[in-house]
Amino acid sequence: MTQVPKTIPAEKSEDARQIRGERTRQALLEAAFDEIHQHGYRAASLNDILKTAGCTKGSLYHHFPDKHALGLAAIVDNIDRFMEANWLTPLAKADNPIDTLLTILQRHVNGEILSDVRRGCPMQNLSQEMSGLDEDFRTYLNGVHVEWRTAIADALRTGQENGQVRKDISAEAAATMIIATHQGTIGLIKTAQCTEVGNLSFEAFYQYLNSLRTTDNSTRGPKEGLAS
Amino acid sequence: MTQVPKTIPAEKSEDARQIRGERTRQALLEAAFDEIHQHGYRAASLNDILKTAGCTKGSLYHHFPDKHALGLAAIVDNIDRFMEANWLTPLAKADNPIDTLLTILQRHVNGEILSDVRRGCPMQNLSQEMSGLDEDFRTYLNGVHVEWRTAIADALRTGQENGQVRKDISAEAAATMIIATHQGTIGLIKTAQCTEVGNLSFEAFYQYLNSLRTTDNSTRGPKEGLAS
DNA sequence: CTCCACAAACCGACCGGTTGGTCTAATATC
DNA sequence: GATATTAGACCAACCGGTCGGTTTGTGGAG
Repeated sequence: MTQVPKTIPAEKSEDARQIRGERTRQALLEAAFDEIHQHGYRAASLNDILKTAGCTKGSLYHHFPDKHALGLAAIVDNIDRFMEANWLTPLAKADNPIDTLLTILQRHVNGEILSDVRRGCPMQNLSQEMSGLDEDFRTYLNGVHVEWRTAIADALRTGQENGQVRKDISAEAAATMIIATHQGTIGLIKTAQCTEVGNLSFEAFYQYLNSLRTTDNSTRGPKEGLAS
Repeated sequence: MTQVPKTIPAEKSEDARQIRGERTRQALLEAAFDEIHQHGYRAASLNDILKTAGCTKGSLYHHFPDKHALGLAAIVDNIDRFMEANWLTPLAKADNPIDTLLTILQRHVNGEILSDVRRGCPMQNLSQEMSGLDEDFRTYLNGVHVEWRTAIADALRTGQENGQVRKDISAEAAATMIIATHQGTIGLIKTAQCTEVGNLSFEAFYQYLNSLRTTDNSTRGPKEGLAS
């Protein structure tokens, strides 16, 4: 179930048909992701997706068995890349996990990461909408959470070994709370439709993160002040 | 727009018609809230609401102009009461804000407050779904957030004046982050469909909240340990 | 090189079902 | 009889999904 067709051309075939097909497939995935990001999965209209993708029902159902598969493929494709680029890789090669976390958060507040913070985080939107409804979506999204949490916890543990992070805290618990606070803050921003609450929340969040440093590793952020 | 009909019988009229009418109105509100809590606003089916409320379209559209008004009335009615009982009142009459916050959070983790944590917090579900879609819902929900934040910030400020809470933190920022973390944690639980992540996140959250105490006011929670 | 058989890709009318909402008639209570 | 309330058939719009038919590109045969 929930087979995500991959259709990768296998051998290096010069078949132009496959190239064209792959292009519309990508267009569909992209359009689907946009629609879902904007209206949620259930309210995402296939007809609208087709309109922006510039193709028709026939094409869609040639490439995907149903809406569910299309949606899942679009989501997985996009979120995996996002998580890898913005969280997993930076954390894995972090010199100091606290600094790295602060930097990432900073970029979220600045709107450098999410195209429009007020539209919320795609993953969070999906999690909220689908977790109680569709087990395939839920399983995937929960898996992302686990990966995410593990990456942060690992980085914190390394920091503990290197003497950068206090040893009297549970890396697992801290990582979980960091994710929760991050997601919660983005949620607040979305409801407020303005980033001021984000700054407020992150101001306290920065303090918390800095409090995780060992004392001989005095507090600072990637940019000093952010408080109003 | 978005008139929330209130229809409260006004004077003490013995008019049995109004009593009967009020009863179906309440049944509709209750059924609507359940449906919306379960499936979200957009996916909430009027026919299903009518089924559980035990009445028909005619009744519904006699009492409410449209789905929007019904939904909003159901939400406002329910959430206002919830916030008042579980957050605003306890915080207003708190001896020590930190203790009060810890107690409330404890009761969330224990599942004493939300009927089924895995179904999420009704307000959060609504915020996520509707903030980007309907300005009436968004405005109301954001107002609740503001009230909520203000209540926590006020309590923290009082605690600062009483020497229970550190004076070197911004009450506003801390209050905002507390809400974010709380909401974020519930979101994690919903996606994980199990409360373990909740315990993990709250473990770190407790530490953070205790760190807000003044030093001569040593750390403790309403119940001591919760960490695994 | 031309031509053709074949299949992948695409098209869009159409399907049954569901949605929120309307309307008229019937009913209950004064 | 007047009025508030309820009943449920009905509507247009839209939904995801199906299906018969057309286009397009290619590899092999002559």
